[in-house]
Amino acid sequence: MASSKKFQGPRGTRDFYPADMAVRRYIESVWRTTSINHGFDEVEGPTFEHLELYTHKSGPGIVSELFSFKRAGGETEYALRPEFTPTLARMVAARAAELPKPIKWFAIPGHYRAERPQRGRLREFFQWNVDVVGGDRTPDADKEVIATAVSALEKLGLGPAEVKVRIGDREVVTSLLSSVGCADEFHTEALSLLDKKDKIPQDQFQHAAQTLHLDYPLLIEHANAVQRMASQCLGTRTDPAPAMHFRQNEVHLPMEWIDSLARALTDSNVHDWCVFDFSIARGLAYYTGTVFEVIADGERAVAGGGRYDKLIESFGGPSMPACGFGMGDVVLGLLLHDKGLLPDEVYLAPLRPHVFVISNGAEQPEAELPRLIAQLRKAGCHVRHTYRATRNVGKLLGEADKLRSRTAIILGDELMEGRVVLKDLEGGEQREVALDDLERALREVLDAQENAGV
RNA sequence: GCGAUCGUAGCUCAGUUGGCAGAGCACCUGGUUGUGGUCCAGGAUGUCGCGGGUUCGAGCCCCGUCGAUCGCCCCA
Repeated sequence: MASSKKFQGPRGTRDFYPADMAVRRYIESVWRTTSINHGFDEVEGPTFEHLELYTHKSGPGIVSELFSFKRAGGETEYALRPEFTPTLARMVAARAAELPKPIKWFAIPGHYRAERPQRGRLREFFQWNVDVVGGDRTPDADKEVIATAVSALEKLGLGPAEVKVRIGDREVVTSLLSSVGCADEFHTEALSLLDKKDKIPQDQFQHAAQTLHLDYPLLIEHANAVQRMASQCLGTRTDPAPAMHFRQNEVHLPMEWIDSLARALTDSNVHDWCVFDFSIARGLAYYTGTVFEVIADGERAVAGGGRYDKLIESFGGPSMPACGFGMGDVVLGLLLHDKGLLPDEVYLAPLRPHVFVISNGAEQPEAELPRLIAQLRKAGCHVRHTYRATRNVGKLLGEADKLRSRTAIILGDELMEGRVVLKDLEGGEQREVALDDLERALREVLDAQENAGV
């Protein structure tokens, strides 16, 4: 006797029922078309890698955040990929010489992290990765990936009022740290301290700052001054490009990079979306220059990225500049939902049947029904029909409507004269069409709907 | 890994001191064997997350467990 047991999906995973899958495909299609429009090629790697690939740069501490495993009876340790960048670095390093530069790749892989699920954080999720690797080391690459992210957000219906790209720079912050007496060996720790300043009690922060010889008030004074200068460049075009410098007391900080980045963002017309904020560090140790994140009220970061100029060589490739970002589907989905940007008609549009074919139940229509369905499908149409016993035309039109079919074809008595009824379910108009002319007439109606934007 | 709150129909949720398992939406059928979104009538729907305990009796109380949410840790 077989016992029955109810199974739940594992913690932190999701089931994608048709409506959920439609939303996912909608988001992915925006990511994909945006990437391609911006000149990126799609790549993919394995879902699991050698565990070493992840411990190599991040250290053994990362293992507790991974799903790692050995094959039964095997010794090799593997891990489900928690991020795409190591795979990307490995792929680039393996063919660095032959790939045309700059390498512009995107991927939409699944990722797996053994964390405690929370709002916007799951154990399985999909992340859009966009990277520029190689070529000249200029802020133009940073601008390209930021503009690509913004372009996708815009296509999804978001605007600068809902989301901001917060841009910082590791080099600027480390220079400022040095300028206030924080020694080089404390920089990494200082960056992570700054990153979590708002999350820890003030006295604890001050104590930590003291042990790192970090004069926080002075740092902030300098950072704010730099921020003001940087912000002035946003919205200013490239033409007259004065070499900007930040000078204050003993501090001298060249600002060419920030300056050019700001102007490039302006030339690409995405400056309205951007703000400079030199307090952002991003947790990841491999960032070397520009770092940025896309933020929205009430949700955690929608995307995060930056420049990682040393990473490719650390995976055995040549020294190559690189920058990129990742945008997860979970927080983005929540945000779109919050803002009411996921009405049915948006994500269901690609799933709408072109035509719903109805027979009135008479002998000839019943015989014609499967032939016509096959013919229209062969012609490339999304065709549906009822599985119910009723041949009540009113009920079946109701079914067609529920499926959001664009048109309906009714096979009835007119068939004796070789005609059928073609009905536009958007407007409601219908007419009799000769069977021979049906494909053409159907296309006409569908084209008209497309032109009308429905 | 730690702490708090929660888990009742497909969905959103009611459910009194412990006393017959409920509503709306959605679904199905009919009103109507040829014209859709409305309307009317009817119908089906449950291991009350799961397991154990207390009790004459548990959706309700107790213990455990799984899952979700929020926070901590971490954030690629």
